[in-house]
Amino acid sequence: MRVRDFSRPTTLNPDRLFGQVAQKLAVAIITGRVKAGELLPNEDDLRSEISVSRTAYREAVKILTAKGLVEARPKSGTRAASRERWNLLDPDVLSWHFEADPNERFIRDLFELRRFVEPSAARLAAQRRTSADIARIEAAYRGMADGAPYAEATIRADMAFHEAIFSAAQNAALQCLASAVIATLQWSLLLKTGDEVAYIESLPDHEHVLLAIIDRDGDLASARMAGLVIDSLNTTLASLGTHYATETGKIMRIKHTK
Amino acid sequence: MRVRDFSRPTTLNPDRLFGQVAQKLAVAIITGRVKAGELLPNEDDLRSEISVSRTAYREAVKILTAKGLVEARPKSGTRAASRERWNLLDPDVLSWHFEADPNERFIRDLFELRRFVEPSAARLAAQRRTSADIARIEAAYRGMADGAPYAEATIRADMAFHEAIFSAAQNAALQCLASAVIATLQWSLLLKTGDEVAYIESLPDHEHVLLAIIDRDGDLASARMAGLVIDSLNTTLASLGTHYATETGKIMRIKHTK
DNA sequence: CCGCTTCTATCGTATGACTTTATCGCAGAC
DNA sequence: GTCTGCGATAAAGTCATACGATAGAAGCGG
Repeated sequence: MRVRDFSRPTTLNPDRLFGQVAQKLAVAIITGRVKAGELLPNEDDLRSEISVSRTAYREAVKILTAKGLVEARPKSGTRAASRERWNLLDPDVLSWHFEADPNERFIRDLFELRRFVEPSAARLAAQRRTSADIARIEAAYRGMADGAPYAEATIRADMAFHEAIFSAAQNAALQCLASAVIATLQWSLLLKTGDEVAYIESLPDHEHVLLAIIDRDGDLASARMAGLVIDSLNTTLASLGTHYATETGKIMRIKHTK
Repeated sequence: MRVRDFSRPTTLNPDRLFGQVAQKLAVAIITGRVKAGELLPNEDDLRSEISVSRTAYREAVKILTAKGLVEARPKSGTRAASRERWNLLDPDVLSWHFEADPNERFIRDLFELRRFVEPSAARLAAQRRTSADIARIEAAYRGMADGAPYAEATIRADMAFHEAIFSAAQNAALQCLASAVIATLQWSLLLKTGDEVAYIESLPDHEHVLLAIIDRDGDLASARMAGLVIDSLNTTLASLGTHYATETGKIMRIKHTK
């Protein structure tokens, strides 16, 4: 349970105390250890676990409030919010999900969203890309092609590839979904680690997307990206099924660096 | 400058002090009064404007940190973050944008996102809707059809219509984008208030979407929703141009209730 | 059995002191 | 003259404490 999102430096500092408390509470909520009831039972527990002042605790709660995980109402208590309230697309919330066991339903939802969004992003990227964008995407692709299948550098390159496409789409709102897309990527990579075949086979697909973007062919870029996402979803769901069938805890996890 | 998002109760309590401070700071950042430089000049100013303790101030900063608007680092200070870091799709961040002058670029981006996402949501809704979903969507449609064009109840019904469709899509990740879609709706309604013709004409489009969803015709629902979004964007951009040409400040704003 | 009062738990706010961390500038060495 | 390193310093972070307000529960009285 020690995976951290290393896509981009998460907004809240995990080195600081309040950040650690926030994460602890968030994971407890996301895993379901705390349902929609009181959250305060942990107040004393946390005090004993890590001696933490009320300040740090409150600031952690404020962070969770801002992300919709809890609802603090004066005098009545601070309750874990129901799932519909969560800002599931918040980068931190997404990354906290990696601390919990894979939730097949949620991963499927994320992939579905990605399936809708990323082809559109690719289309826009094809229409609006600058030469600098091309350079970024191409560099990322080279990183993927050159690196060893599941090396960290390769994974970073993969994420950079997709991020660069979102960036090239020149849409600030769309850009915010890049973290969600990258989260699905990380789930894929986490779950199907070791399946080198799937990885190698996905390389030409990436190249095709790149070429379509270079050609400014929006329709083609969109279609190819859609294919890429669907393939990724299929292999991921297959892996997820396998892992579920064997043992959940054995899923290899990526080490967090930096 | 007194518009509040009334789509759903925003996660952070605006009655509380820290919420007000957070909003004040957020608006200052979003409007650009504070760029990417120090934010602390306000610390003293705020102390004088509303006497606010360090506690409230810090908790407000934590909220903004959680939403990516600021970055606090020891010794260097608390800086407003660059726009790429903002969680633009966060409901609160979206609502704070209503406090600022309309940013045409951002509205266009939001509509673009909506253009990609909402047709897909309609498709899923058509495929997965239950009879309860139909009841909700239909009730919202009736509210739109029966109410006066720009009455508040009508606007609420309009928002409920779109929200209900997202809800029927049965996808938690997608659901999080409902707030963004509703924000575009609000921008539309804010900007083209008074244009009764456009509103009346949009009614049949809504009904067509509803019927397609009832028929479980995903393709049709998607196509009709796409048309609806495009129409909305066109009239909105036209209004925006007009308003820009005449006077920005004269844009009528919706009163916030509850 | 119901309604009112009281009581308590819990959040919100305020304040002051101390700690940690990172930046900047000065002094010394090469 | 440039580089290195150490310490001064400023700002955020943390802790402890206190008080106020009130929602909700418990107890009391009718």
